[in-house]
Parts: sequence; structure tokens; C-alpha cells
Amino acid sequence: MSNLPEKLTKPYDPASTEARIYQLWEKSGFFNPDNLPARHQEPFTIIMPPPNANGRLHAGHGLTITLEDIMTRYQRMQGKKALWVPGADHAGFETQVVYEKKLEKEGRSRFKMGRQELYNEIMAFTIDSKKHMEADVKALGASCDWSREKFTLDASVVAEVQETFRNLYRDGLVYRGYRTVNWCTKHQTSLSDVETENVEKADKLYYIKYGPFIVATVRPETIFGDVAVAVNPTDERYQQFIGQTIEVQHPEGVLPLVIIADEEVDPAFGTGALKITPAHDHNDFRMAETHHLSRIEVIDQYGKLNEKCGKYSGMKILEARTKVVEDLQALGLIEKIEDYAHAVPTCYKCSTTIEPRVMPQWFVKMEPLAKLAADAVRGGNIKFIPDNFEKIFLYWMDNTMDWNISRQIVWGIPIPALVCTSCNAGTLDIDHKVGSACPTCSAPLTSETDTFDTWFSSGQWPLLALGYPKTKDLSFYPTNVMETGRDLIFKWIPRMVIFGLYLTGKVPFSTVYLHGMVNDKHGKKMSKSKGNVVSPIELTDKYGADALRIGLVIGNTPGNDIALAEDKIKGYKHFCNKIWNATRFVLSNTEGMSLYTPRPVLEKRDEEILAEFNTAITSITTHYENYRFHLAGEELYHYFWNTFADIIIEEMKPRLSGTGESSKQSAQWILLNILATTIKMLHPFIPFITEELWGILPRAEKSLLIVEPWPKSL
RNA sequence: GGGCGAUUAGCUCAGUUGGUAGAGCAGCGCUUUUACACAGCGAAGGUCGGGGGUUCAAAUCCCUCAUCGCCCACCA
Repeated sequence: MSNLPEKLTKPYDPASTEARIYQLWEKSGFFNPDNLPARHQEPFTIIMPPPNANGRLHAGHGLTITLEDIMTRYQRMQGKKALWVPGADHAGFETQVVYEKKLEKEGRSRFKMGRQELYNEIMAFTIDSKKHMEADVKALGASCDWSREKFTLDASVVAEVQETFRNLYRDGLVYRGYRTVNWCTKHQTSLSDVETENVEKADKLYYIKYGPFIVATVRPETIFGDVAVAVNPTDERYQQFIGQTIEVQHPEGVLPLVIIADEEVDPAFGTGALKITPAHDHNDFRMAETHHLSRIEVIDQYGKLNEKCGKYSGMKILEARTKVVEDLQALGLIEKIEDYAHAVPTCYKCSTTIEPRVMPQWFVKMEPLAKLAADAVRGGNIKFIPDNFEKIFLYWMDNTMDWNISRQIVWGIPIPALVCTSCNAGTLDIDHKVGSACPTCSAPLTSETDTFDTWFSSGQWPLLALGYPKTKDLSFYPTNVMETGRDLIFKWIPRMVIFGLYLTGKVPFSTVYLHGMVNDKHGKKMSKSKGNVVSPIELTDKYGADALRIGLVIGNTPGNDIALAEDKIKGYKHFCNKIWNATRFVLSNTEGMSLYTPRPVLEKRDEEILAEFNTAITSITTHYENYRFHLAGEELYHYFWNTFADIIIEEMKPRLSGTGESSKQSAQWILLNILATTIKMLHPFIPFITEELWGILPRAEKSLLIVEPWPKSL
């Protein structure tokens, strides 16, 4: 039993092993590609999607970290100069919302705090939360290079993001626009289109008498902001009115409305006549631009009717709606009211109905940029896994609208600009001084207080994470794989492609691997309100990180959602236990033999076993190469349990205790070498237990499994 | 209104280029045999959503229908 170390006489205990093994790896320095042995030349790079630094990791992060670590570890063993760059995201609006909830609980409000005070508090909170997030990433076994970790508010990142803005401005790709934006009346900020969520709502459709017309609307309270009635130019019913101005009666007086003709009006909907409220509807705003109509703002930033609304001023939208309808009814101006179901945009964080408001904000001109991205993808420069996401990506790129990057929150990167106190024009901060005259209207300029949409900086992340524009690490760019949740196919992926191409002319990654959502065991979305949230760290504590990792990957195809059942993870803990015990058996029966023992003359049966095993190596390696990790894991699992443990070990038992010395040696060699090689191939999935076992296997030198060459054949 | 995905054993899901179905968990029976009861062995369980087509052969390709889910959308 000389081959059997003390450790193996006890059951495997992840809790006492994992932290120790992780330290071993960190101490080795191999997470940093600069420290890898000389055989590692060709770079393999993954940029970690920086987890939000405002809390612990959730189950989805568990899957991300696992998949990326599998790729990184596999490529490192394959001899690549593997770099996986970790990060932490300040997560602008997200974090500010988290912090506002905290303030609310404490009976405080951001609106009663100074900007700097609020910023400092959120920074302190984030720096503290970041530590927990990082500890979670480590607990999952991530072999990322912490020496290169970046935070999205690092000074160098902020400076470069601002520089990109200036470049876009100079290139005419960023501009200050004055138009309707998506306004959240609770959070007091505008939001981009991807930050709103369309929710199906049951409303009423009111048919209101407008002079000779009847218009259908769900928002009668905006009547005071109406400037026109639009009809389709081909609509015969209304031909004689086009171009005329009519007078429309309402509870507070009379409105003069011009009748315009616009293709966008659908003659079949409602009455074919549409009231136009340019200041409070995106569509109406556009029409008003086309027809040079004025805008009357009647709803304020808090969602209340303003002083232009007579007796309704100060009322909230819904209250005013009820009142206005009552009064219109009293005047006999309501023709009918119908039930109406439609989708309304809401704030994705608080579900408050978005109020379109006309505001001066910064926009990125998307069309030329999106074309760069679409061309690159059409040209085959980026491969999507699964490939149907390419279509989704292209649809998105072919249908962009200009991107509002201004946020009225303090937690973010300041937009480096000056804005006019009078005419809403904007200039770069470095081109003028605060207080100097606006180039357009000569009024004094003041500092912009808005911050960037988080995705503006995140979109540049592959470059920023590599220290761009410093050239030191740019040999790792373009990166190989961007692995992230499939929900980011339009929020994040396109922006990275765009900025990568804009800044360097090169796509930021050649492969996009998208995983599905991690749901609860019944396949339902996890949410705090449903109480079905599963913490990856709890599972790690209970079953070990290895069990969680392999359990997350096996049975889950790219792009498809996964149902995370605790029992499944438990099952893979049993697998780890199986490996542990099989190793115990093999080592206690291979006395005097090491991994360096030359191959003895093998029995015919052993040659067969070997041939079968070599076939498995090839198959498993092919799965790894093709990003089919669920199949690689499954095949390893089945080979180890159902072939190696159930058949091979059992078959060898009589030979190990028998008297035929050469038969015994052949059996021992087969057992030890298949065991060791399988452990290597399992390492990317279950790094902790395999590294621990590798340290126990009989070898002369104590090298680490993490840099062991990937096996070819036995 | 569009787009996408799913529909396979009681539950959650695999099944890479077409060749008469698999895993985990649950459940049933037996077994403490030189690792492992966090185990082994054995049995049971599915006409792979319905229908049609291509093929010697389809869960796998094509058409169609149905149901569920997700995403997108400036018909008020």
C-alpha cells in the first residue's frame, strides 16, 4: 500500500481542499500568461464579462465563470498562452438603483443629497461589495489573471472612455440632440431603448370629438399638448381638411389644430385621425419634425401636468386622465370608450411607465457604426454559438436607432462636455472653458452633469480590459471568445463589436458563445419575489465547486436555458466521490509503479481497452474544440463511471490479486495511466479535485495539473 | 404584428454529420464482493406533441397544425 497516501484514506472534502488548491494556483503564477512555461506561445484570450460590483454572484454568473474557466483551462493545457481577464463593473444605473433602495430603507433619498456625497457613498458601497463578488469568483475556481483585473471606474478606464466620446464627437458620430427620450419619472433619468421593457397593459381607447374629427387616443390627458391632427394622405374622408386649421373644444378652452397628412397614419385604425402631441410621444415628435410643428410640453419631469393645463395642473397623469375624461364626457365630447390592450414601455427596474419627454441629450449616431458591425459579421469575422444568434444580431444591426447615452445620475463616468445654459448646444470640455460663450448663441457654457450609459463604457470593455491604448497587452487583441448570457445579444455584444471596429478596425472577438438563462428546478425564472433564487455559493459550500461546475454544464446546450436542480448538483458530488475512491483503489493496487513506469508488454485485452480509450480521447478533445462542453463532460462522466470504474476496474481485480506477474503489471499500468489521463481531461470541468489528485499520483516531480499538456493518446 | 426557441421515461434535460432512444434525480427488487451504500447489480418505464412528405432507414431532413415560453415592435 505504499502508493496510497494518507489523504486518500479519508473521504474527499471539498471545503478543506478548494481554498488550499486555489492558493496553490495563485502562488504558481500560472493564471498570468507571462509566467507560463516556454511552450505557451500562441495567445488565447477571454475577457470576463465584469460582474456587477454591487452584490454577490448569482447562478448565471456561476455558469459564465464555469464555461469561461473550462475554455481557459483547456486552452492552457493545449499549450496556449491563456489569458482570462477579470473585471468589476460599476454598473451605473443598476448600482444606483440598488443603492437607492438601500437609502429608501434608511428613510433617506438621493434627491436630498449632494452629488459628491451620493457618489462617495455609492463608491464606498461598491468597493466593499466588489470584494465579496471577487471572493465568489475565486470560490468557483476561476483561473483568471487577477494581476490584470480592471474596474470600470479605474482612472485609466474613465479617461479612455471620455477620449472615445471626444473622438466620436469630432467624427460627427456623437451629437447633442433635442428630442423625446425615455424618461423614468421615479428614477429621474432617461433610459436607452434596451433599458425599457414593453409590458402588455389593459387600457381604454377613448374616441374624442375633435371638431369635425373623432380621434382615438389612450392618453386624453395630453390633449393640452396637441398641435395637430394627422390623417393619411390617401384617406378620402378627410381630403378637404388637409392643410386647414380647425378649432377644437376642450375643458380648458379651445385648441387651434392644423390638419396634416402623413403616410404613417393608418386609415384603418380607430377613425383614421390621429391627434399629435409632439412633446410626449416619440412618433408624434417625429411627425412634428417633418411638418415643422411646434411642441407644447404639458407633463413635467415628475409625471404631473404642468401650468399649461389649467385646473389640472399639478395632477398626476392617471388622476388627470380620469378627470379630463369626466369633463369631456360632461361636455358631450366623448364619442365612445373601448377596452384596449397594448404594450407600453416601462422602466426595466421599477416598472414605472416611461414618459416620453423632450430633452437635450447626447446621442450616438448608430447607422454608420452598426453598418461596420453588420458587415464584419456578414463577412464571417465573428462566429456565433449557437449560430442562430447571428440572425438576431444582424436584425438588430439593420434596425438601429440613435442611442441615447446621457444618464441623469451621478454614479457613472462623467460626459466630458460643456452645455449651453440657453440653447441646449453642447461642446467638448477641452474645446471651451466653463463660463465662456456658447459658439451657437453666446450664452455662457456650463459643465455637463450627465454621466454615460453603462453600456457606453462596457461596449469598449475588451479593449479597456487589455489596457488600451497602451500596447503592452494588445497582442491579446482581438480576443478569442466572448462568452456571456444570451440576453446580452443586443444590449452588449453589438456595442463591443461596434467600438472594437471603430477604435481599432478589428472585431473584438472571433467567437461569441452565448449561454441560456439559469432557472430554478422547474425551469422558472429565478426572482426574489418568487423566492426561488438559488445561490451558486450556497451550492458550492454544500457540494463543492466542482460538483456545481460540472452540474451546470452537462445537459445544457449553448443558448438554451438550464433548470438548476440541487439534486443534480448532488449527483455530481457523488461523481467526484467516485473519482476519489477509484483513485484510492488504483493507487492501493499499483505499488511500486509511477506515471514514469515504461509501458510493459500489454495483454491483448488491455490493448483493446487502450484502443477504446484512445478513441474516447479523440472524441472528447473534438467536443472541447467545438465548444460542445456538455458533450465532453457527459462523455468523460460516462467513460469514467461506466467504463473505467464499472468494467475495467472490476475486470482487473482478479488479475491484480492473481499470480501471473506480467498480467498483473499490464493491468496495473493500464489502470494507472487511464486514471491519470482521465483526470487530466476532467480538469477543466472539476479543477479542484483533479488538481488535488494530481498532487497525489505517483510522479517524480511535483508539477501542477493546470499546466500539464493535454493528452493525445496513450 | 414580427422573430426565435421548445414539445423525448414520473421531474429536469442530453442525443455532433439520419441507422430502430440516453443521463441525473425520484421509484422498484436484490447485494455489504480487494475503491466507493455519496456504492454495485438487475428489472421497469417513452408509438421521441399531432398529421403529411423525402429515404432502404427519421427523435434527427422538408411541409403543416397545435401548445408552451422568450425576445423584439413608434398603429394612436
